[in-house]
Amino acid sequence: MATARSAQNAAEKRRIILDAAVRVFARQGFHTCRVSDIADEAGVAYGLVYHYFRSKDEVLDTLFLERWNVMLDAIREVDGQDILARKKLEAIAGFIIDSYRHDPDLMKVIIVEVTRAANSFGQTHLAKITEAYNLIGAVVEKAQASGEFRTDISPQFAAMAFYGAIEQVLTGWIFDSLPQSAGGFDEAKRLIVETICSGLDR
Amino acid sequence: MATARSAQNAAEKRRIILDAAVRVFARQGFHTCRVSDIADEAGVAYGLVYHYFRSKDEVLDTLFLERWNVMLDAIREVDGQDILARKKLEAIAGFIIDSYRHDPDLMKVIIVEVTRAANSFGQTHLAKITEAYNLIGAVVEKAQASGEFRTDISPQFAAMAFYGAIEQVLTGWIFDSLPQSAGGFDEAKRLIVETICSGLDR
DNA sequence: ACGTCGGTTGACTGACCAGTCAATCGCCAG
DNA sequence: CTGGCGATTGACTGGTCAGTCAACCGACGT
Repeated sequence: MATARSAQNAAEKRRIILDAAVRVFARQGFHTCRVSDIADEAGVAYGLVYHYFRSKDEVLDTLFLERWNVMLDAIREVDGQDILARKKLEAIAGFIIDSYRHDPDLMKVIIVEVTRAANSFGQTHLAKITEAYNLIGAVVEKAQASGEFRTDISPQFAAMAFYGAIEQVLTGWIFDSLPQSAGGFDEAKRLIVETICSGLDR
Repeated sequence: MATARSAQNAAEKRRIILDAAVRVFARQGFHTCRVSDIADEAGVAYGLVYHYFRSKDEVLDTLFLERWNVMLDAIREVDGQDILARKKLEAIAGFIIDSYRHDPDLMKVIIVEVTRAANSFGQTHLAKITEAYNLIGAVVEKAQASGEFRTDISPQFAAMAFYGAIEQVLTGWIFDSLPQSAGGFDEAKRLIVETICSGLDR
């Protein structure tokens, strides 16, 4: 039975620490924050972080893998549908942008500290990251085979351009290089898919 | 007069340290390398680094600003020419890709440690980075006004998509997510401009 | 009452490293 | 020869933290 007073079992405490870590990493950055900052933010003792995680790195690893696997599943699911590649890319861009809309801090951490920090953490997770590029590349490749997309652009390049464009827009929002109000998220989806897909259409 | 023996004046020593820093940052990353690594790589004493630079940060700042200003000038120069926007974007993409071809280590450091590390150094140089986006955005905006590009895509988004696509391809090369042999650099230029510009053309 | 055991605490340690500084070198001018 | 001065050296210091660990808490079963 759960304790009546706190209503928190072990799994929930772990979650509380992870959620606190997202806020701290987003605010201060992984390298510049201290483990004690995470503990303070979560309202737990320093040592408890090490009860649930082997190291500071493992906290970030966990956050990244949790979310990234959800995204990979989403891409696979979209690719399995019997729709135009253009619609698939729309759905994928939509999923990523919605992820940001739903939890900007988490996406900021994943992009800034893992995806775009390929020297430190990206290196560890390079295979997982590349998997996403490959899945998107496969969507493009099939669309070329079916005649929907032009065939003179390498699917891998197209995937990179597509994903890079999305991530750059998110990064622009994250660091206020790109106004976030104008048009909003749905407008952004349209623009990215419009730009990239029109370039790929036959 | 220059010393006959070493043929190195103060400015050259400074350069030697900067070049060594590029190699060390590219190999180990800014955060994980020690200042002594830079000194060793340059073949000078630890303290000399602090004779020429106020701090470890200043070494990276210098490398970034040197190169970034060259790029901003190049973009301005291209934009001043009386050619189609498509040709301008081709020239800009070409310049960035050639920068990588000419000095992959330096571009790796700038992208990985500054441009894509907006939490740490990017924050300091955000204004400089944003300047590049704005210059590209201006190219697109003028092309829309002249009727060359469609007008239903915000110039700022287009600039982000364009720059993001290039940077992602470079990142792919840097970390071997994208094969570097196939087609080569000129092929890459064509593909990026083809993909983005065809999406922007009326 | 009492023992057990997972969860929880936070002071402490050991390692690391940016930046300092006093000493030394070697070129040149007088 | 000598004094000055910028360039160069590298041992040392001070502060920072990740990770450890021994002690403590409190729920629950017996």
